[in-house]
Amino acid sequence: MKARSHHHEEQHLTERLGTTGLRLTPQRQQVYDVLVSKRDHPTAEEVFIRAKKAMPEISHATVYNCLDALVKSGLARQVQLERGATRFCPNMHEHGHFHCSDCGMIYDVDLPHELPCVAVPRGFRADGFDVTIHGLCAECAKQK
Amino acid sequence: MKARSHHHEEQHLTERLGTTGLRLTPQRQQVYDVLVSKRDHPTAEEVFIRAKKAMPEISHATVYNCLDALVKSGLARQVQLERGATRFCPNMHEHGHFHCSDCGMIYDVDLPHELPCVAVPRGFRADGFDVTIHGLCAECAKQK
DNA sequence: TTGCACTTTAGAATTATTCTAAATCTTGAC
DNA sequence: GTCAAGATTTAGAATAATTCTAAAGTGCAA
Repeated sequence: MKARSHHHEEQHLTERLGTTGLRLTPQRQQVYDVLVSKRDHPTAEEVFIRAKKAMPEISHATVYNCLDALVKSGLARQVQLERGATRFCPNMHEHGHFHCSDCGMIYDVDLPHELPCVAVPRGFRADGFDVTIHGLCAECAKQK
Repeated sequence: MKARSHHHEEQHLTERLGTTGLRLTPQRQQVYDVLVSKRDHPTAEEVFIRAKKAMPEISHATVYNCLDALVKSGLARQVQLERGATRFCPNMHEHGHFHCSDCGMIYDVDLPHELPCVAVPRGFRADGFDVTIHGLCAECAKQK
């Protein structure tokens, strides 16, 4: 069962990376595994630290390369929330992010199924969007 | 007329800054003027360069301080779009940002008046949101 | 008019990201 | 199979973005 789902994942990665002319490498697999196994929107640096545990020779630049590869082929999203490091998210379903301005934690939130159409200027071509909500998470809201 | 609106602006800045216990200083005024006079969502570095023209002794750290002060008191918004420098926007009306993934230009876009309610987890307190649309601007779309 | 809190300044320090050049791996043509 | 071409990884240097620090300046209130 485990092996089977693992095989499926591998196939999925190979397929998606293929659409951008990229290969599935052990490093890309590893970086993807890091993202999937703890969905706390880690920074590249955090991904590096976690990936290093399983693959001690992996380098900094490779982690950035891998993250870029995953983003380019639609396997992960970059999440830009505040000044400082960019974060990454392997959840490719349509969703928004809630950012607690106190503790900094990030939560995925569902977006309404029917989203209103945003009018973009004539000639512009939109192909995606990000929604971020700012506020306090339950923990931090309680403490105020 | 010019003087009058200038006076109004000053009053407005003093007032808004006051709500956060901050003062209106020549530097903060200058940084705000930079944001307002060319609404191209400049980075802190760009603000620094522009502010320096009118106020050659202004320092890097001060620009960051001033931008933070403006953001804290609701006179400007930080816009986080991609890896790299944070950008700033003095348009405090409800709006979204269109980011051209080709030329990198950023445009303000109107959001529909009636926005759907996003369900946040129990106990969470939301107090703002950002919407960013990715795609190609008219110029770049034409070239493809 | 003195003191205190707030600000600014220059420059150092830190953090985040990208670049570089050499080594390694993969793949397809032969 | 073997080799060249291209893709990928690596360590570490370089660059970019941001924050910190300590000293000096400013202005208001007692």
